[in-house]
Amino acid sequence: MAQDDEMTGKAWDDGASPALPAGAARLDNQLCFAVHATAHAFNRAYRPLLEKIGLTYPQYLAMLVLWQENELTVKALGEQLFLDSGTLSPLLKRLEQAGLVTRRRDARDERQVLVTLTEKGKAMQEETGRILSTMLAKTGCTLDEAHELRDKLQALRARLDG
Amino acid sequence: MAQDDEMTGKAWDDGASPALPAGAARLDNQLCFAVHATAHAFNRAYRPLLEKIGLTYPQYLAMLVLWQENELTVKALGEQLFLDSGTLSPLLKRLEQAGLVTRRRDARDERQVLVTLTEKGKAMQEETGRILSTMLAKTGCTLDEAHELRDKLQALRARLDG
DNA sequence: AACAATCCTATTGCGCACAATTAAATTATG
DNA sequence: CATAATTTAATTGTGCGCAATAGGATTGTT
Repeated sequence: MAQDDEMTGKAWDDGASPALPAGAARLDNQLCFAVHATAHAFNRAYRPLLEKIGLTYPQYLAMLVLWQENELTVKALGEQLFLDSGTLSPLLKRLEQAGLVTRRRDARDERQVLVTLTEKGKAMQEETGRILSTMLAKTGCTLDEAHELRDKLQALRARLDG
Repeated sequence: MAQDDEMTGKAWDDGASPALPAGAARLDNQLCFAVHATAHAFNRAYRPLLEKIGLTYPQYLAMLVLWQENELTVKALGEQLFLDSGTLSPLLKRLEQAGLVTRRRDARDERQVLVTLTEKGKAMQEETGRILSTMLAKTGCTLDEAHELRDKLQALRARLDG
């Protein structure tokens, strides 16, 4: 199983690109996979906390924005979450079904749909009190470490999207 | 003293948890969201590169493992990818349909399914040559920066899963 | 040998993510 | 004013991710 490729790690290297170290293609060497796997791990860690209040993680993210803004359009929500209407429309329908938000066309521009927190939706914020600190504890990071990592990831995301 | 929720951002703080800074609950302040959004950004960045060779990003990750190991069980693959059979079974069926892998029961332990690269699957590695360096360029990171971030995320993931 | 416990994969159901398409409203342009 | 271009949301189809479940296969125990 130890072929020549594995000795050099450069079976993929046609010489036209800058040389990368041997084994760079290995799964566990890759930044993208570390990000991917960490995102799933966050999801798994949040799940038991959120199912107590009947939210999924993406729904919780949407609620976080709504707790800041109270009312906004689908488009504005999508810009903050980096999601499009194909993802948000069914998600928001489920939040509406759960009685947490209402959706209505903007009278001034009927293309837009305004998403608004209900009283029940506002009240739910109170139930999320310990989630944040529980999750921070699970990360094992200090606040400073978490902020540093967050900043580096935000910059990375901006470069990937740009 | 009794402070206004909106001023302090601590409507959620019941006093039983360690105090977090004001605005800690804001979406763009959170590490988990930065990880989540960066994972999606990686996905979007990989998509145009991978669709040239007919793979999705999770399929590409599975192929990365197979290019290292050539043959392994569904379980072993799942351990490396942090995925279960509910995710891998249909994914591997699609790879089989595409002629990249074969699947067969292990004769010595018929509970297990062995996934093996076909010649076509092995050959595909040649086509992935520039993907790695293209993606590294898109991140705008140096190798050292990428490795540092990768290490921090791997440690974080381990703590979240542990 | 018999039976229970465990292991491994597949299936089902639900929700997220995104591309492509459709439909309707608004804005821009001739 | 007419109509072309743009904007916005919803819908459809495909694939990932995971919980719950089921069905065999293996292993452990007595």
